[in-house]
Formats: sequence, C-alpha cells, structure tokens
Amino acid sequence: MPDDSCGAEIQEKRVQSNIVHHQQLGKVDELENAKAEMGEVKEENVRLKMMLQQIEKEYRSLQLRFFDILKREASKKPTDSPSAPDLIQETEEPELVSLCLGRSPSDQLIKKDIENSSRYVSKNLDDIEDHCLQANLTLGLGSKMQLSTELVSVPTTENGSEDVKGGEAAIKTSSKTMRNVSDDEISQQAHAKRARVSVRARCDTTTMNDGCQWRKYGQKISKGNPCPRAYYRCTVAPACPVRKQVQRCAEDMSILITTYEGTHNHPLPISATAMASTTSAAASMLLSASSTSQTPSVLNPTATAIAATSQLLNGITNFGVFNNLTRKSFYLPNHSSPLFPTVTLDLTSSSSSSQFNRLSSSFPLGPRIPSSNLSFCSSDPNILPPPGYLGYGSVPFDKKQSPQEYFYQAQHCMEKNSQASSAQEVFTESMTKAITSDPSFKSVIAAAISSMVGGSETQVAKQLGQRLTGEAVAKATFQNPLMSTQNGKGCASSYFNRLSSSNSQAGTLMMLQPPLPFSPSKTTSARAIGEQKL
DNA sequence: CGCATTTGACCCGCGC
DNA sequence: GCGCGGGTCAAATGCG
Repeated sequence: MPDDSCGAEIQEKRVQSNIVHHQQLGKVDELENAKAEMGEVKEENVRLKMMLQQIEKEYRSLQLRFFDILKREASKKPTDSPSAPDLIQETEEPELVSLCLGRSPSDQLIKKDIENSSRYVSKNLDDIEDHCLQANLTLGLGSKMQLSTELVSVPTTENGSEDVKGGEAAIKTSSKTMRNVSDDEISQQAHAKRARVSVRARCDTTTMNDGCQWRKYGQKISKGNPCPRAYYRCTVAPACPVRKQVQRCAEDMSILITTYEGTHNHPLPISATAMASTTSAAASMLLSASSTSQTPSVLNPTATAIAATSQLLNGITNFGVFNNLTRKSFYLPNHSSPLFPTVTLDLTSSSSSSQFNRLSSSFPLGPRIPSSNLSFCSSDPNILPPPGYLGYGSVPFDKKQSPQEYFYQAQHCMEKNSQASSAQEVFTESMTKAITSDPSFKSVIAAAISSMVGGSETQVAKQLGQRLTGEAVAKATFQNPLMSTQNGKGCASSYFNRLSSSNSQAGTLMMLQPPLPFSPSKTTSARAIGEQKL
C-alpha cells in the first residue's frame, strides 16, 4: 500500500512539524520569559542603585555632622565648660546617634538619652560638666562601633590613641567630675567598653585568619577546658587596644572560638574589615540589646541590620564569612563572664543552638534575651519561631509588619526553601523592602558596606555599581577575608566547603577565583589551602 | 640579629 | 583575708 504508506509519511511529517513548531513556540516563550526576567532584574538594579546612592548620601551627611560635632566638642573643651543648650543640642541628635551602631537603632534609647540629658542639665555646673564627659564618652563608644574604616581612627576617648585601659584610667583619674555619675552609668560604660564578640568557626589551624596582624602575648589553661586559651593583641598599630582570645571548644575540638575585645584605633586592611565590621556590629547589637528592655520577639534593628548587612554583602561580595554568618547563627548574650557581655557568632555548620541556649546569662544590666529568639539558624525544630511568624514560602511584605519580623521570615525562608535561588530572590526582595521601610538600616548598612570595601564611600558606590551591573563578583571574591592567611597560619577551610556546597552562586564564583586570592602579607600555606579547596 | 612565641610570675577582681 | 581564676607582663627561647 504505497498510498497508505505515503499518507502515513505525510501524517508523520505533519506531526513532526507540529512538534517542531511547538518546540519553537516553547523556546520563544522561554526567550520571552527570560527577556521579561532580565527586564525586571534591570529595573531592580536601577532601583537598588538609586537606593544606594541615597543611602550613601545620607550616610555622608550624617558622618559630616558627626565629625563636626566632635570637632566642636574638642575645640570647646579645653577652654570652657559647655552650656546647657549645647548639651541638649548634642543629645537631641538622633541622626548623630544613628551613626553609632551600638545605640542608634533604638528610638527608646535615644529618648532615654534625651531624658537623661534633661535630668542632668537641671543640675549644677559640675554635673553638667560631668554629663559633658559622659556624653563625650557615649559618643566615643559610638565611634568605637563605627564600621567604617574612615572612622576607626576617631579617638574613642579624650586620648584616643591610648589603649582601652589607658583611656579608662584617664577617665577615672583625670576627672573628679565622674563622682556624680551614677554607678549604673559607670558600670554601663564599663560594660560597653568590654563588650566582646565571640566567633565560633570550624578551623584546624591554631588561629582563624581575620585579616589583622596579631601577636601572641600569653597562653593559659582555663578552667573547664583542657585546651589552652591563647591571648593575642593587634599589632597593626602599636597602640591598638584590640585583643583576641583563641581557644578550642572543649566539646568539639574542631571548633575554634575566637573572642574579640576592643576596637581598632587605626585603619584596617581591606582583608580585615569584614570580620571587624561583623564583630563591631555584633557588639553593637549586644550593647543595644543589653540596654533596652525589648521583648524577645522584637529583634533589635541592629541585629537585623547585621543579618541584613551580611546577606546584602553576601550578595555583593560573596564574602564567605557573611555567607556563613547569615546561614548560621547569631546568639545574643551568652555572657561567659558577667563582666564581659559576649555575643557569639556561630559560623559552624553544626551549630547547635540548644547548646548555646544552655549557656547561662549573668548579664547584669539588661534582661536576658533567649538565644533562640535571635538565632538565624532555624533548622532546629526545637526552636520556636518568634511570635508573628508567618511561615515559609513567599514572604509578602506587610506594611504593619516590622522589618525585623520580615527578616525573620525571609531568613527562615532561606533556610527552609530547598530552592536556594528562589529563596535568595525572596530575601533580596524582602531586604529591599525592609531597608526602605526602616531608615535606621540605611546608615548601618551603608557604614558596613563602606567598611567592607575599604572605607571609602566612593569605593562603596563603585563596588556596588559594579555589582549591580554584574561585573565585580570575581573581583569581590578576591577580597574574601578568610581566604587570606595571617602569618601563614590562616584558616579558610571550612568556609570554602560550605560556600561551594550551600551556595551554588558562590560555588560558581569560587571557580573564577585565581589560585592566590590572598592578602599580600606573609603567605605560606595560603596556596596550599586554596589549591586544596579548589 | 631581630622578631615572634613560649611560659612562669605577677596582678587584680571576685567569691567565700 | 584568702584562695582561685582570668588576664597580662617580660625574660627566655626559637626561628628565619
């Protein structure tokens, strides 16, 4: 049957052509979808660019005002005691305070400061002088928490170049005026100065590289841990007050606990800014949390800002530490010592929140904030979500909802959503909305970003601009602070593993990395580590 | 030889 | 007041 076979052939061809046609149509659809997506992304980029420009602008102006006031105070001090109106003016600068990560985000705090100020202004001249000193100190503490490297060199005390101890001594001895400051305030300042940030990370070397130069000055066996605790001080600048303690976790020897104390009084190398910013922000979070009586369900904006910053920076620069930071955990005060309120950043993959929750709190100033409420590692089913928590999936932004709550959702989304890319999208979107809805984030994030890319805002803008046009990713990966080694003993291992396994984007970027993305300083094992991981 | 690390002594604050 | 534990100092030691 030739006709039949011919007909069948034609039929078959028709079917095939139909299939081809459908396939083409499908491809056209795909193409259009992709184009549409690209368009959306472009729009998003434009929006983000504008937003960042605005943030930068605001940050700049705040910074200028901050310096202006500092300068004014400095020039005024030696000659005459400040008048009451000046004091009021100073304390009524919420925007000024907002530069200070430690205190800015909380309106309650600002109000409290103003109230305190008013109370003091009504006292005698001596008291006013006292308050001036105190106010100065407050500013100093704020500046200690500055993220920007441009601000690091701002004196934190009257003799800013001195170390913390010296500064404290100077304050104690130089001024009879402290006598009228209440004990609470003194202790609060002392605590603020002594806030510590502890970083837990898996690391098989003696110390985790954070980009700074350290010199070991002591080692001790501490109680309850067979592993010795090593004491380091920062040697980037001769008088830098920053100390760090390094100790292996008693329960898991592979975990290295690094505790930072103090603030660098010198510009930081780029490779060091990430960790410094993180710890500063965490310390600020700690201080904010400790001095406010917020309920656990309301996450302090600073804490959120850290998460936001890290997530944002993760998107911007693919810093391993931030990638892990947001994926892992934040723990508010675990207070290993009542004298040293400590916030712990857990960068370990097996972060066991319950373990941290067991740590007792003895923080004398504020209510304990249960760690679980601030944990971003919500994989533990035992950890209850915060009140108002809405669950998984897409996270529609509710105007009534606080940005903090919103972050919770987005963060949790990141954790639970098996499709990392869509979670990332959701988070990016939520980030944008949350940031734009809370002005306090802007300055915090701008400062952090500024610090992250080397302190210059023009650099920030440049970097961000590049990111937004999708050009700077590989370059940013170069600056991964944990990739560089310090004294040839750096530790970067665990971050690599998790980067490549948990973040496909980052994993891809890792491949773009040249074999030696390390800091120029003393690299010995760096290449080995890099090659091993690549 | 210079610099970093090691390590025992010392200081200080806290709890009993 | 005393002992304990954490933190720091500084001489000794090691290393490049």
